[in-house]
Amino acid sequence: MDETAPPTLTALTTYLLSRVGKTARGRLADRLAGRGLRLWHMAVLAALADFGPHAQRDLAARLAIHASDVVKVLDELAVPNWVERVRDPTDRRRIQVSLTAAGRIALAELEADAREVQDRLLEPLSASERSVLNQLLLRVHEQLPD
Amino acid sequence: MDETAPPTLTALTTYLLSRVGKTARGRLADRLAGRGLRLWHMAVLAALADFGPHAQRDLAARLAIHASDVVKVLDELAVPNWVERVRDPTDRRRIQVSLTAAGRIALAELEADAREVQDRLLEPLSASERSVLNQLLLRVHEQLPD
DNA sequence: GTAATTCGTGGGTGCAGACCAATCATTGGT
DNA sequence: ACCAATGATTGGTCTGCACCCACGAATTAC
Repeated sequence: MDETAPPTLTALTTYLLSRVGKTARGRLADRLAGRGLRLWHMAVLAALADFGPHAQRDLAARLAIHASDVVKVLDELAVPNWVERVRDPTDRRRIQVSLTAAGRIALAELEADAREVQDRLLEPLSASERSVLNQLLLRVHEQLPD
Repeated sequence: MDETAPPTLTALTTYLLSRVGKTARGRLADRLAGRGLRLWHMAVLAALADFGPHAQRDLAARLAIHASDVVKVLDELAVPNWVERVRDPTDRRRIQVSLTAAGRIALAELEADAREVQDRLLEPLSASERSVLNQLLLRVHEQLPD
């Protein structure tokens, strides 16, 4: 039996985004799971690497993640000492979170994982096509309310 | 505070796919939820519209959905009489599922919903860019194992 | 004709994501 | 000095999704 997807659906970019995005997410998540991590762990490390130390509430705002979930992610990132939590002296309610050297190394490994996943996923596309795809997605991404 | 996403992540097409795909999925799902439906309902209707009647096992194979879940989706699609289940006379274990006229109309409405969601999501892209995006995603989609 | 297999069905489990309510320490306004 | 608001934390809930097991009816293999 023919196992192609319905053209009615593949004509919808929404559907393709949903479907391809889901497998992208799934494969990356699987890869991270091999290290006992989830996607948010990588996102948090990346945010700290790119923008420097954050108060937890700012991390939550930037990543559009619930504040209470930030706590749990940070708890797990603190175990291997990838992040450091220091109480902000100017406002002792806040906790400044920063990336450690070990965290930076770990992030680099996760990026390598992600690139492997990506190379396999985008195999049918040429280098320039991949670049176009990234550009288009980036433009769409930038105007997302989240 | 700056609320942009980390470049380390946005440089990864995998991430963008995952993120944009998730909101695409979410928005479409919300829209369908307004009609009491989920994504699989639309997928099943589309498969029947595009490829004609299926035995349930073939629907499951085509859409890469678990057989036991097909049953539940069909149960719900049968309530408003959008699908018809007829026992296959040549193999009375099989049940041939076909789309009714009402089902075809319903699917058209769902497609309209999807296009609205899509227009808002892809707003920053020109018509030709949207077409390029669809082409690229389609190529990626076609080689997915599922 | 009996055994093994297939198809649909029902009920139930497990997981991950997002969210919520309550609590405690700290701060800023007045 | 007091009160309202904020930040972090804990320990839950709720939802959707995918999957699994066991069963009955029907078919195919031997």
